[in-house]
Amino acid sequence: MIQKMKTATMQDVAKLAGVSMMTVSRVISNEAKVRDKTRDKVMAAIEELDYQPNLSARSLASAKSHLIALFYQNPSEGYVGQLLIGALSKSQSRGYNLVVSSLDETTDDVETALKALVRRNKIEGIILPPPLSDSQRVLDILMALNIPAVRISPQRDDHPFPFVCMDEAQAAFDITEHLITQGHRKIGFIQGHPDHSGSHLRYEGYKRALEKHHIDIRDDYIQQGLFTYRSGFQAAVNLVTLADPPTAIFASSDDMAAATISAAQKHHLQVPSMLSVVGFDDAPIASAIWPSLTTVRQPILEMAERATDLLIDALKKKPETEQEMETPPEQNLENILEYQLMLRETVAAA
Amino acid sequence: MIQKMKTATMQDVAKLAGVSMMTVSRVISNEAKVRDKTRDKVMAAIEELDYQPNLSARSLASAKSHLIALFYQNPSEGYVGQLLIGALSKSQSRGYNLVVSSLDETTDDVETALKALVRRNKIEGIILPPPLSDSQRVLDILMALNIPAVRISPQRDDHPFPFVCMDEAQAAFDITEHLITQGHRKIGFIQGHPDHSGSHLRYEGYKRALEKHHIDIRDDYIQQGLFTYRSGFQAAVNLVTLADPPTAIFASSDDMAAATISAAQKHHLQVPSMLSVVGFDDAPIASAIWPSLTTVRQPILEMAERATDLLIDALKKKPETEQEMETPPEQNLENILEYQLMLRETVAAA
DNA sequence: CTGAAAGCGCTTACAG
DNA sequence: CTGAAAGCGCTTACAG
Repeated sequence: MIQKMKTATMQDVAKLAGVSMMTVSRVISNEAKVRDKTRDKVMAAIEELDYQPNLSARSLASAKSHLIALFYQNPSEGYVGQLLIGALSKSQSRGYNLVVSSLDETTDDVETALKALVRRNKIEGIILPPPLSDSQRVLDILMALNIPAVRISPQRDDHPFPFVCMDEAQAAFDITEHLITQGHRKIGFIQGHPDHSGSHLRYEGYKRALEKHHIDIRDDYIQQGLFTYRSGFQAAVNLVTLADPPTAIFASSDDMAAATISAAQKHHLQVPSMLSVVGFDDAPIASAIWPSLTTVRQPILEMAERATDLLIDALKKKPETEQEMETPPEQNLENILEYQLMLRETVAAA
Repeated sequence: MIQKMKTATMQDVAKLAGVSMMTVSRVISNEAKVRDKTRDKVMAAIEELDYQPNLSARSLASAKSHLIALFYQNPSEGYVGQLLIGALSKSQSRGYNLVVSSLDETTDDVETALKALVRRNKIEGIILPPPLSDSQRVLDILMALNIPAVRISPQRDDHPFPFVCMDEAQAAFDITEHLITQGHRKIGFIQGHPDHSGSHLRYEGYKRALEKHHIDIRDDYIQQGLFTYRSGFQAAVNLVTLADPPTAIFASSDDMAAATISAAQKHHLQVPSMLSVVGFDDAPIASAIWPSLTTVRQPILEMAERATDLLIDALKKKPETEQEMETPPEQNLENILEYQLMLRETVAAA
């Protein structure tokens, strides 16, 4: 029964490597200088014993909770699910634990609630997905609390907290161009909710693609939607009943794209043979419906992973340069993630 | 600046209450007998200092990881999301941390992978949502590892591991009866995938409702589906094109119900005025489409919470009676959760 | 670049 | 029913 074998401790590793615990600790935390040869010996010992640091002991000794929090505010279930999977796996692999809590920024006592939550759980850093990533109120409170935070897909990039996102305008450009490549020149567009910056970015991408290919932008081909199925349905009907209707429609969300397909079918336009349709998000509905929807996949899981990494990085270096978080971070390209065109069944050549 | 105040330790509580740390510890763990008066003093001190036990210290001292794991295998994003939120909040409130990992039971090395995962992370207990809750292989491995596990919505109840679920047959009965109450007597049924026990349970509920109301069960009103949109579409077309078509259709999943609506529209049957449709699950698509779908909501989040509670209960009492997990648990009613009929827009009186 | 000592805040035996 | 002592496995200063 090898089963009952006790798990190795740092002590064991030190003994096997012929060094002190301190050295082992330094190798693991990858911090202070350790001679290469010493490091190798320690690494070998860790390997041999299959040593796993005891996180509880580490937290206790360092007086740190190793706890980060992800707050969410009624987003779609699928969205939080992806977010949680990404944040959870990354925080675990980096030795942190994740607290998850819903937070309503519109209630009177957000401030009290938030402070209590942070103080009581000794939360060290925070991940803010949309729409919290744009809540001035929440951002202000966190700022005052002087606690590091990372935003996911924020609308504004003029805030000192770092963020991760994807290039929505470019994605919209790409999928529009895909339609153009298929021979479409009459392309309708259904806008998203005007309050979401995503709506503007997607429209911008659509416009840029048409301009690049010298296609006139027709006002009657642009319909206002609100991201919902219902609003998309009405917008699609408006497009489809035009005297000179488009041969393809780009809806700013998958719900609206699904509605567009229904509207088309109702008006005896087969998709994609008589009308091509594309969406945005790669929501569950995109692959549920039939024909399945050609759309843009947002890398939600990856964004959560990246955000978690950013946050933990900040946590680890924070002690050295206290006000680093105050200055706007260099928003490097690594934090703008790749989207993906999901080419499915709703697009045909014009 | 009260901000910088150090958080109270058990030492502080003991001093304020005029007892030893040991007594405070006992009060908190709610275990050994403590005189009521002593307990009250301690409680008051805890209250006054807003004392929060340090989980790291507890874990280190007790040599327990306080870690439980939730494994999942490619279910829908929305489903995992709900699951995670429920399991996470409950485990946190009970002082446990949650590890989340996907697990593919079909790979060759599940056993090795599972054992390594459990051993390395010192995982104390496991939550198994479907379809893992029915994987004989995974159950066997866990059994051999002698690690407590709790299953969510398993198909079989003949396994020693305890489980939580909802009464799917009763839910199907209720929603069918709802249709009958609205005056429908010609009710079509689209079955789910034959391999899922849920399919059988839902069919059983449908049948029982018709029988109760003395409505004949017509073979041509029963169509086989596979839970997918596409399969539902075909099944719905079959029903709708019958010489004597049903006035209402109960699809065993929301995806198939959504497909039924599309199929109806294609055949110029307005929903719900000419055809009523109900689904099962309350998946995102149910409220996304229009008209929004009348369906049954499964209490996924609550099931995850209950499962987590069950698991932690087992963990806490395990040391006393080692073989308790071996004997089939008394499956009490608390572990069968309430579903909810979501009455929306796809049902009209016949 | 490396190490010996002290201590983080609890719980586990063991006494009484 | 209550308490004094030891120790869980690390990291933080502090030396050298």
